[in-house]
Amino acid sequence: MVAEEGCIVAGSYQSMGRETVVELWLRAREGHSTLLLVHGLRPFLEIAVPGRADTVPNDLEQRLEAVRGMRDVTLLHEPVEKWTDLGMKSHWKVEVIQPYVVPKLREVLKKSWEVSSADIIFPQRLLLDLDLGPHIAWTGEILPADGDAIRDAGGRGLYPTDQVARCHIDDLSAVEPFAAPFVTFSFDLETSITGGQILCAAAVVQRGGSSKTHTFDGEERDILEGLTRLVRESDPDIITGYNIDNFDLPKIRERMEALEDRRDVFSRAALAGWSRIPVTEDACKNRKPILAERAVNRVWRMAGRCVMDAWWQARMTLKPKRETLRFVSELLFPDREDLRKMDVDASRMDEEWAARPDVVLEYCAKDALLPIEILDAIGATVRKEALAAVAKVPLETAVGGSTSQWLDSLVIRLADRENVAVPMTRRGGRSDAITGGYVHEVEAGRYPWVAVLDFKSMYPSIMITNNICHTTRIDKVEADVAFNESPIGTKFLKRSEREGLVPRLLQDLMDQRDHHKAEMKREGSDVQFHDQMQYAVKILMNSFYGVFASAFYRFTHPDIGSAITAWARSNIKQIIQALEDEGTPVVYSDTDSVFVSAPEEGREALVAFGHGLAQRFTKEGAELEFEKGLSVFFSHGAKKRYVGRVVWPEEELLIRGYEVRRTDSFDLLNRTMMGTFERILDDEEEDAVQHVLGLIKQVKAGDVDVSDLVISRSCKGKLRKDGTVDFSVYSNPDGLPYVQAARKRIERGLQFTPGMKVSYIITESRNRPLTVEPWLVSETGDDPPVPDWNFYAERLARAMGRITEAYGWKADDLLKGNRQASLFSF
DNA sequence: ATCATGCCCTAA
DNA sequence: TGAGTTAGGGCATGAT
Repeated sequence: MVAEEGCIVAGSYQSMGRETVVELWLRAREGHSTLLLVHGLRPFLEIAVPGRADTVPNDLEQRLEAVRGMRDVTLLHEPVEKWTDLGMKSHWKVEVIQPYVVPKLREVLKKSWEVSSADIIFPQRLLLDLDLGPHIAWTGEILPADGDAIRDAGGRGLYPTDQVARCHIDDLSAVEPFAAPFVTFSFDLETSITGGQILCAAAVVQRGGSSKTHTFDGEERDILEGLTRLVRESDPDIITGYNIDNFDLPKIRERMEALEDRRDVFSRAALAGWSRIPVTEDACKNRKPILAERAVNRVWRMAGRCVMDAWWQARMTLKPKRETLRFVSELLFPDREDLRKMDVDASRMDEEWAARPDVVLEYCAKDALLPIEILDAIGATVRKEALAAVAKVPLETAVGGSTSQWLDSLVIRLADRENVAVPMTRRGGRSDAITGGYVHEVEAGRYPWVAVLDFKSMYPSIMITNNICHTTRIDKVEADVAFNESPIGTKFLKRSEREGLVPRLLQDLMDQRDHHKAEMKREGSDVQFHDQMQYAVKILMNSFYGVFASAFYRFTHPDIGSAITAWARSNIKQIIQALEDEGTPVVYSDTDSVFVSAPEEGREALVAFGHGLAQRFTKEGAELEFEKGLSVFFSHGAKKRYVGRVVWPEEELLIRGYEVRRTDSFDLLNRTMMGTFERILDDEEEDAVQHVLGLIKQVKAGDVDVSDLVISRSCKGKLRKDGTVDFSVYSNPDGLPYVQAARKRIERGLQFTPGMKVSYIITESRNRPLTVEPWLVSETGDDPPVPDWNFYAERLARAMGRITEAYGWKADDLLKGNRQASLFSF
């Protein structure tokens, strides 16, 4: 017997006669990998009599007998009283022979029963029932490296892990989260533009803080075999690369299919069998696939490993203005000279490969290393591990799962403990859009001394205070029942009557967050770890509203979402009203925040004013916080667009909504706007206008760097089987500049990924639609396109004119360089 | 010129 | 199929 601790990377199951065995892929605290076969968990679903709680059919016993007699049913448990939205009802747990019979069985049972707990994937059931997170301790028996012995224990054979072990569910327990020493495998392919075949490849394996690079060239088959062998030998938990979801993984699949006959399953596995399972006939036959799989438009799944695309992670955390590997790398590693060197022209890969293969290979190796460096730089893996720990899901679900899966993990385990029936995920439920937050009109202009206050975790607080939950919502009021009523009349039982699952979970998460925040301040604590954890808690807390307001979630009701936002509108409007009644101007407000003009000048007075307001308006369960003090606030009069100079608690510039925050703006506009904001905030309006006039003049004269005019926008599309792209997702693709740019990229033989940003320059604007040219300078070494200077001058004038209009300069005036004296100018 | 529509991206 | 939400600005197109 051994005792170890590890982090669950992924889970699956195997059937073994009448038994079901959970497979857990673990990365141990000490660094080795384990495939753990867990025995003792039985698959089941639950049934109850349909309709209201008081309807008990005469033939109940017969119906139960019919269920007992069903082929796939192994055991019918004694009934348990569970809460449903139609009252307390008896629920019978129906054990079944294997998890895979559940979908069919539940369809049959649905005809005469209300079915619940019938769509929970089996490995997650293990975590729910034993209240485990991804970090576990287990005791068990290490199996000999012998396929038969492993199969006897319920496994598939010789897994490519460091060890295979077996245990019983009673041998598992939860442990405090720790940083597991995951192994990451990053790779990159270089492919022929003319033939599509793979020319060479590189891979980097990162283990225990050090990385080793491998390169592959020669016959395409050898390249694929070499990569696959390296995956299986290095046994990574995480597979990464730049844009592998859309390019490298489909490419491996495509080339394997091209090289191997469909029937030659073992050869196919040798070329592309990256899954963490043994190379057996069953695995190769695609039922329990050894090849990576991708559901339509979904992330790739590879049994036992996590696919984590560095492009997607970088996009989500950095929101970069452009999304090429080169751009993101330079953003993250500005001091790395080697990244600026343009080694290889990707649009002429065949010639490059023929002329100087060693340089291409080196370039390929660098592009295999960078994704690992990017993931490290943005802390992608540790963040996902923290999320997994808070949501209590395998790493795989934190990386590739959806928000509702994370919440399911918490909500269902509590529902089970509280005897609340778990309905199936609702499907196709149409819902009228619910009303959202309140946004206050903002008058154009400059406002000195503004206090910004906001409600702390507004939606979660509302859900806790008003006990909002699927299990507390009521339609009719029965006598002597205490309830909370939302401003639109939705009713929820008070906590004293029945505490909702969601309020309890949210309160627990709030406490967890406070704990991690306190730990961060304690001397000698792991600050980074606790910061990751508190951040993951925050993410999860803020997900509740969206999931419960969604039309598809299992525990939702349209009234839940609209009640939350109704309370939110009511809370914020009350404060605005109270302030305005007493003559304190509210400059702006959005959902959970108010911007209030301070009656006195000066930082000290502002801070005192802000704290005073926070104290005055905070009430039980709705804590208003003094968030920021602004010495000056400016907006041109549009909601969700403002700028301010923060003087408390830290000095900084606060900008929201404006072009400078947007990834589809261009650098020249950003710089012009920043310069103008600085001047406006400093009350140098004349200078602000002169600054804009100067720049517009420069643009008209063609006297700016073309690279400052690059516009990037994401572009959708559907990759066809033959590699071409279908833009018919758009109703008028020909009229969209970014589609034009994408098409021109493709024509040049450059990669285009549906969903990825494309960069372009507007070169002609007299005729519509606009003519654009893709920006390829850093990819191919092309000369920059010649911009349509007038177009850029006009766009600059339009964007800046909205702002300077407050000072009497409209877009047209800015373009002309002078203004018509008008009644309103000064 | 004006308006509706489609689309992207952001605030919360 | 699988899926967190609504409010809002602004750009380009294309019809009127």
